[in-house]
Amino acid sequence: MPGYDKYAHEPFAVTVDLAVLTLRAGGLHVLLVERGQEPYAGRWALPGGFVLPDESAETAARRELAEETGLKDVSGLHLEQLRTYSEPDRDPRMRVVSVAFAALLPDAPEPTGGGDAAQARWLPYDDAKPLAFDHDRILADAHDRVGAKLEYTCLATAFCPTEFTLGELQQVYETVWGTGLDRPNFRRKVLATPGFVEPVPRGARLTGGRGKPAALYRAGAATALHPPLLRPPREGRSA
Amino acid sequence: MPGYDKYAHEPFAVTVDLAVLTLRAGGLHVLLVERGQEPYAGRWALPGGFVLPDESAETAARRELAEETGLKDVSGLHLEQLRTYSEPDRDPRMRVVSVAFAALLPDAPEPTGGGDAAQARWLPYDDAKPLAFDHDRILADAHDRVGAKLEYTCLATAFCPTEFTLGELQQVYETVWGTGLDRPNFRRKVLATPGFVEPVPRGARLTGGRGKPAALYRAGAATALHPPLLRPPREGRSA
DNA sequence: CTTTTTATAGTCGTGGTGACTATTAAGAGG
DNA sequence: CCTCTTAATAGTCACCACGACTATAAAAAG
Repeated sequence: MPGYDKYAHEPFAVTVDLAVLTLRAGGLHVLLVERGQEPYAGRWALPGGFVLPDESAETAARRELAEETGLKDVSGLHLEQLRTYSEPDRDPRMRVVSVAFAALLPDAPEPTGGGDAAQARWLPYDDAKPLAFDHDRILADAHDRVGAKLEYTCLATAFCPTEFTLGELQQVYETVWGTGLDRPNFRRKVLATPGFVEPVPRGARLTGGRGKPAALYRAGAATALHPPLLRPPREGRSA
Repeated sequence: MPGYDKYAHEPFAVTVDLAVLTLRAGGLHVLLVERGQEPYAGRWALPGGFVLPDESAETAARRELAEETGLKDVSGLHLEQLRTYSEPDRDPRMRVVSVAFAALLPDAPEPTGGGDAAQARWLPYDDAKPLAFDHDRILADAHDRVGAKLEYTCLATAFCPTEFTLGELQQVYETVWGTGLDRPNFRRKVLATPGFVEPVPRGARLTGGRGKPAALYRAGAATALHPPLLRPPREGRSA
C-alpha cells in the first residue's frame, strides 16, 4: 500500500465494546446497559463508546470501564483485547468498526451509572442473551477466551480480591468452565506452580464461615502456567 | 453509549496489516514490501491496505493477501486476526487504526507483485527488522501467537502442503519455536492425537531424498490438541 | 557391499495428575 | 459440653503422558 495520497476511503467510526465479567454469588455476571433508542431499543448491550481522536483503543476501553462501573481506580484491573468486529452491516446506521475487550473484576459493586450510561446492571451470564448488535458473539468470544486463558495463565486471580482463599480461586475455575474440580488436586496443582499464589505472611485465615478456616493467599508474580491447568475433557468424545 | 446522534468523532482510516509467514529452506520467512515514499521510505513494511467501505477486515485481509502474493486461490489459507493497533501516533500522517492478521502459507512462490505493491519479497524472519511504523511489534506478535497456537492447536499443518511427511511437520515446530525436538517422541505424540494427521490411503511415500522414504500424511479433521504439545521449557528457569 | 542417512519401532523411568481416604478445625444444635 | 456438620488440609496410590534413549529398516552414496 504505497500511497496514502491517492486513496479514497470512507470515514469509519471506531468504537470499543467491553465484556466486563465478574463473579457474583458463585455465578458469572456481565455488565450490561439498556439501550434507549433504536435500533435494539430496550435490549441489553455491552457497554462501549467511541474512541476519541487522541486515544488508543486500550485507553478508550479503560476510560469506558471507569465510566460504566463508577469505580475510582480501574488501573489495576485486567483488560484484554479480544478482537475487532468489522462486518459492514453490524450497525444498521453507519459503518462502525469495534475493538472488543474483556475486563475482569474481583468484586461486583452495583454500577453507579456515572457516565453516559442510561442504565447499567450486572446480569447473570446465562440470562444475557439476546443482546443488541453482534454483542452475543462478542460476549461468547470473551467467555471462550477467558476460559482458555485460565488453562495456561494465572488470569484467575484477576477475578479475586487482593487476598483470597484457594476455595475462592477454585470457584473461579469452576464457574467459568462450568465444571467441578477435585479440591485436593486443585490445591496441589496451584501450590506446586511457583509464583501463582503466595501465602499471606501472617497466618491470616478467613473466618466467619462454617468449617475450618482457610488460609489466605495473594496473587504471585508469575503470569504463565507451566505446565498448564487443563480443564477436564468433555465427556462423549470419540477416542 | 446511548446516542450515536450526538457524537462528534473524527474520521478514522481503517487498514489491515498482514504478517504472511512461510517456511523456506528450513527457515521462517516473511512477506514484505519496500516503501517508496516517506515516511519510512526505503524501509520494509508488512503488506496491507485500506478496508473498503463494503468489506470486513477479514475480507480486506484476504483480498490483500491475494494481491500481494499473486496466488490464484487464497481461500484455503489460514488467516488469523491478531489484534488491532490503534496508538494515535502510529502513523505520522493521519489517524490510522490497523487490524493485524497472520497468514500461514505452505510453499513460498516468489510474489508476482500483482497488486499495488511496489516491490514484494520474502525475507528471513530474523533479517526483517527494523520495519516501518510499528510493524516490528506486529510481526513479533504474529510470531508469538503462531508459536503459542502450535502448542494447543493443529495449526502446524497450515505451513505444510496437502501431503507431507512427519519430518516436515516436525520442522514446522522446530523452526517456529527455534528448538530441536526428539523425532520418535514427536512422531508418537502426533500419531496418538486423533484427527491431527491421517495417513495417505495408498502407501505413498516420499522418495528422492536420502535415507528411508517417509510416509505421507494429510491434515486431519481435528482443530484442537488435547492434551497440548508443549514446547520444551527454556533453560535457566528458577524452580 | 559397506557406509551414511533418515524413518520407524520399541523400552524404561519419572513426574504430573485423577481418584480417593484421612485428618483437622471451625460453627450449629441439642 | 458433646456431637453433627461443614469445609480445609494432608496424604496415598495407580496410571499415563512424556523425555531420554536404543534398535531396526530402507533408501541413496561411495
